[in-house]
Amino acid sequence: MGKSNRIPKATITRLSIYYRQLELLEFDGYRMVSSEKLAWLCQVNPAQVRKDLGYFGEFGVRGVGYDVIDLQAQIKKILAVNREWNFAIVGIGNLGSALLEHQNFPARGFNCVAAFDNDPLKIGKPTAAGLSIRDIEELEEAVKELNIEIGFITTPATAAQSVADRFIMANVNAIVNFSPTRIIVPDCCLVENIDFTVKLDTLTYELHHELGI
Amino acid sequence: MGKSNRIPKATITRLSIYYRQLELLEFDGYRMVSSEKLAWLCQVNPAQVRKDLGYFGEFGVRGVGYDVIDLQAQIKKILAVNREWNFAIVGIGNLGSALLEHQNFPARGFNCVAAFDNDPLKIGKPTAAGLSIRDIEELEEAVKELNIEIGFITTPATAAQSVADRFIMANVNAIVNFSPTRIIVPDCCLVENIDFTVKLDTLTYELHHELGI
DNA sequence: CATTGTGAACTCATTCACAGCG
DNA sequence: CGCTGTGAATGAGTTCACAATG
Repeated sequence: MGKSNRIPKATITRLSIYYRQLELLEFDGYRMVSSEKLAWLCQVNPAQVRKDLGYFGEFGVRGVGYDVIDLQAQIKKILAVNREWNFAIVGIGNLGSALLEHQNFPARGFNCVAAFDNDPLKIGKPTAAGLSIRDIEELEEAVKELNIEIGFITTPATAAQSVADRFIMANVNAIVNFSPTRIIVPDCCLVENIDFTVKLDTLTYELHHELGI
Repeated sequence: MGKSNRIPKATITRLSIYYRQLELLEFDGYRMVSSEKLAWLCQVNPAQVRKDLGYFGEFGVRGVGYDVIDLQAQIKKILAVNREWNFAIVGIGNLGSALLEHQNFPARGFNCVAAFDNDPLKIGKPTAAGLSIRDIEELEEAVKELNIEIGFITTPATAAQSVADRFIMANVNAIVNFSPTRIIVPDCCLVENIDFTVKLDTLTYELHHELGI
């Protein structure tokens, strides 16, 4: 049974990746999959797949492999994505607007229920998804009213910390930070950073140092 | 002097983060910074900062700290962002369009020089940034013509692998993959994945298992 | 004398190798 | 017999602790 040892964060990330590949396998008509095949699709070691799953239970059949549909259900439960989640976006520029309309979110049970900005020219404007852009000052009340559980920050770097502070004040303790800076939050708050330029920098480092470009 | 031991990938990521904070420190008028202060701003251990920098040289002054301006220049050189880079985007949906207009890229020397799609309704349309959307069939010739060094994939998951294959065929061996799937590439090709839904999944996992939501 | 630079200790993650089992 | 599940071995990355030094 699921041992509650300390589980590596990388394991959680991989579970999500396994899930994506299981969806594709199901679509392609597979009913069972071995750790070897799943590992290859995700570009990891087969033992890694088995160990990752082993943290949470025994989901396979020895000599056969894993049931493609059942394993999806198990991973959804582990990741707590067997339910819907409400999020809000603060900073409705190019990126914020794109995320508002991003189809992958609702498809996976993540619903954007509010959009905020501090620009008077934007406040009140309708979004393509049918929301109206609200004043950031309304954040606290909207959180209660709409049950917002996750906050997206898509502002410039200079505004990110103050938006994070507002989210925390409003009792939103899970933040996805798309701004190119690090925000500082109390221990009770979870943050995932998605910083495009950091990813580009690592790519150029490798281009230069590994491929000699 | 810079030892060419194996350098952890996490070190490279952190160098990029240090650089962001150094920019802000310079803006705030700081001339010197200690590893302790920089570490706090980046939410890491001070010894980590010193060790990361130590892989590449001795940039500090004992008893004093690091020169804010000089250290930026050193990190830029290490990350190979002391020059400009050309990239192209394939898949001009919401996200692709937002990235086309994303101000952070040109501000850091990353220039989007071409946009591609396979949708006849989009091909030929002008983008806000002044480019015209091109047919994906033109990728190879555009790569030569425009010196495209990095490829962004912002297509749906189902198209990601075939776009990756095209990039590689066209000799673009650095890819930023924004699609919610893993692409498989030869060793000569570098890939950075930016998968929003994986980040959301890790957040919901932690919300559920650590905060009990 | 405050702070860097770094070998050594430690912690965490991955991979191996094989026992266990359908 | 083949593939999972897992303890043990290995490897990688982080933190400590202190000598070196401007």
